[in-house]
Formats: sequence, C-alpha cells, structure tokens
Amino acid sequence: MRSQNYSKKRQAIYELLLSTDTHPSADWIYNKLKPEYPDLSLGTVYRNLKVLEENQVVKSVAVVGGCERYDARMSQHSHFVCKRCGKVEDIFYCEDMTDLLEIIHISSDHHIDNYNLIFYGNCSKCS
Amino acid sequence: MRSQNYSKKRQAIYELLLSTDTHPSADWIYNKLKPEYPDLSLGTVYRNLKVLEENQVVKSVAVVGGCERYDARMSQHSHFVCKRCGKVEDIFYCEDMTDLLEIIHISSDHHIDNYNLIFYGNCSKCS
DNA sequence: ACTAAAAGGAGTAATAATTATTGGTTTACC
DNA sequence: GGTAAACCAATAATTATTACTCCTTTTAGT
Repeated sequence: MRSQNYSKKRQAIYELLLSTDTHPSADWIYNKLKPEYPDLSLGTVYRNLKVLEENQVVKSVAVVGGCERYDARMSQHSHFVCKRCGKVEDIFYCEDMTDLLEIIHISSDHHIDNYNLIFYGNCSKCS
Repeated sequence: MRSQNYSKKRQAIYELLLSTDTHPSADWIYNKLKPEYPDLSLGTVYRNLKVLEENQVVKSVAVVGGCERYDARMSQHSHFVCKRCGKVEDIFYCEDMTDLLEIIHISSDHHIDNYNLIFYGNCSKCS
C-alpha cells in the first residue's frame, strides 16, 4: 500500500460505499463510477474491493443472486434481504451476541472471529 | 412431481444430504454418487437440489468459496464456517429469535420468512 | 532531482459455478 | 398400449470473479 493515501479510484470506490446504504455489488459500483471515471475497469473494482476488504474498511455482507454485496459500515449489525427484489437493508435492532460467541467457543473449541445474521423475506414494496 | 415418489436419483441426492452433516456442495454430492450412478450428471444434481429446495426439504445454508452448501436438516439452527478449510458445522446452541423477528417485522414493515446466522472463524484443527 | 522498485490500472483472457437447451428415455395414468 | 409429463445426460451457454500482460504513476532512497 502507498503510504500517503488511497489512489483516486480506490478512494472513489470506498467513498461511494461509504455514501450509500444500498449494499452494492461490484457491478453496481462500476456502473455508478463509470461516468466520472470513463477508463475505469470492472477488474479494478473487484481488485480494490478485495484490497479494501483486506484493509478491514469494507466487508461482504451477503450474496444475493450469486452476487457479493458490500458494505463500508463496519460496526456489527445485521441485514434484511428481500428474496424478490434483492434489496439489502440494514437491521440495527439486534441482540448482542458476545456471550453467545463465548459459549460457542468453549463448547465447540472453534475460534470464532465474527458472525453474520441475515433475515430473508419480502420487503414492504414486494409483499 | 410424480405422485408416487421421487425418482431414483433425486431420492439418492436427498438421502445423501439427510445422511451427512458435512453440508455438501453440488460437486461433492456428484462425486459421492457417481460410483453408484455412473451416468449421473452434474446438471442433474443442480436441478434436483433446486427442486428439493422448492419442495422445502433442503436448503442452502452458506456460500463458502463461491460455492453453495446444502443441508437437509430443516429445523432452525445456525452454522459455523471455518475460513481456512471451509468446513461447515451445525451450531445448535442458539437463542430463539421469534420475538426479534416480530419486532423487526413491526419496525421495518418487511415480511420476514426466516433468518440465517453464520459464525466465521477457524476450526479447532485449523487454529 | 534521479532512478530503481513497487503499486496501480486497463484490457483481455481465463476460471469456475451454475443454468439453459436439446433430444432422448422412462414413468404414470387413462 | 398410447399419450403426456417427468426425468435425465450431455453439452453449450451464462455469469460473476480472478489472473495475466503490459503499460503508467508513484514512492523511497540516494
């Protein structure tokens, strides 16, 4: 990584992710940034998403229709996925599972880093 | 669907899923059944998994390394996924979220059918 | 500033999981 | 027995994602 900053495009990808709550796919990001960065390539979006993921400033929160969906909100929260339209929404009301993690760790002897809780259904528009 | 029963191969796929707790992928199922059904085709496995999923006797519980993993255990439970070796294990100790579902339904107006809770980490062998 | 090394990127080719198609076989049911 | 639907193998097609090649930009050390 460069010491100073992210590159222009990497920064743009990150900021787009920060600015939206739609939990976009790589393709969505590509199409959104293409007008402003006409020489952007889809491979660059994928590569930078991976870099941002390694840097722990972005994570994949769900796979909807075979397609990874990303989020720059790193605090623990859950998601709702509409099975019909594929929309992904944040769910903040959620119990703290710290105790549960501890219990599972002790009983299973696995080291658990994090968890992912996804609710599936039909959103208000689709039902 | 035929009125009597599942076809031989569909039944074999379903029974294999019932008999294991490894949460296999389509490919794993294919390779496991191939010796006994030499003319089995991978497409048949995919197609039947989809049929079984529609019939609600099987469900996809996780995507590990870009690969769907299936489970015939339909009662609500959670899973542990090892980030290193990709193993998927059942986690039964888990709070009942019925109340939570109700709260989310009321506050978000989405109709929630089910949820999926996955824990990620390194299994005892890998850590 | 100068330069070698590393990072970043576009464009394209390659992978890999999954799905669709086609054409033939088996089964159910009358 | 005949017909329509279910089933299936084989293959082709699709689609998301990754790897590769070659070029440009940036960085760090002198």
